[in-house]
Amino acid sequence: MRLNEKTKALMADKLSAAGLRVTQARLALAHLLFGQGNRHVTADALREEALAAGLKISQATVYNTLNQFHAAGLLRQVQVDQARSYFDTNIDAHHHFYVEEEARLIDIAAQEVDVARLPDSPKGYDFDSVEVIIRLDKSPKA
Amino acid sequence: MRLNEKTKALMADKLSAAGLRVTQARLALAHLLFGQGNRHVTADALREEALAAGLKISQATVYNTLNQFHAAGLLRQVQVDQARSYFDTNIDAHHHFYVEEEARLIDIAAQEVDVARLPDSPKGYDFDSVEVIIRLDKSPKA
DNA sequence: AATTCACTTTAGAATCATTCTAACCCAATT
DNA sequence: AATTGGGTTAGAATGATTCTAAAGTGAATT
Repeated sequence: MRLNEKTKALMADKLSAAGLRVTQARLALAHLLFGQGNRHVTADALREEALAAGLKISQATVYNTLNQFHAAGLLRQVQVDQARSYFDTNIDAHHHFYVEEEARLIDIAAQEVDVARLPDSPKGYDFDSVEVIIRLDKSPKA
Repeated sequence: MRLNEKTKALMADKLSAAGLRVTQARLALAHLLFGQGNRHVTADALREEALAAGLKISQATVYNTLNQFHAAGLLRQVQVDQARSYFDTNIDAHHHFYVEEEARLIDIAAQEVDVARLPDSPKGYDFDSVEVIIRLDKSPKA
């Protein structure tokens, strides 16, 4: 695949800033993940995308990289389906619709949801995150 | 295990009402699941509990039964961890704390959370459920 | 430019939750 | 008590993810 030089430099910066060494695999996957708008990907989908783009990259590396990006705070992991994990390139606070029938996630901007009141956290624990998941069904045919 | 006769009759009614045939396996698991207060169980934890109670029951039956109870609306499935599914005996609308470090779910009563505003559902889709998940970390030692 | 060393990547095996298969069993009905 | 159709089972199969240990590569040093 051709990596646009400008994007490549941006991605290299992003990796360095996150404390990750800049390697070819990370650069290429970062390009796929962050070179477009916000995305939700599964490990397998990203692998296929990488192969389709002509990258030679193993599934193990895809998993390693997604986990490292997640640990580094570059990705958010979204758990809505028992079968697989989604990784979200949007790391700002926001919420999700999930269409189970299509295994598809849709972002909900933080300001679209107003959580007016939350419980106190149990003694000895602190809030890590608050996520709202709205599961959707296809509307029945009229 | 000794099944209290009163509870047993209650469970049999519950199964019948849900359209499930009353069998020994279902009766015994229903007793474990619904005989106490609200609970969050994994398939494996329930299996161990069943064995500890002296039941002779296969893991396949535990999975089948949990899935049937879920399909019948007797259980709610909670997806907060990539590694395993939780089943919640509380099927009323409510929310959850999740302590990842302890793989533990804690109920939040519906009235403890006030979701004042929600987005419209995308065209062609309807709301199935709205769940709020608050992930918790242990507080750092003082 | 060669060397080194720690970190990366890899193929393939291993793991683990869950589902499937096909045979056997039991609850309800005749 | 025989029939029937779902229920239960052990064990195999599946599929996502992780692990292993060997080979590759980036950054720093000679």
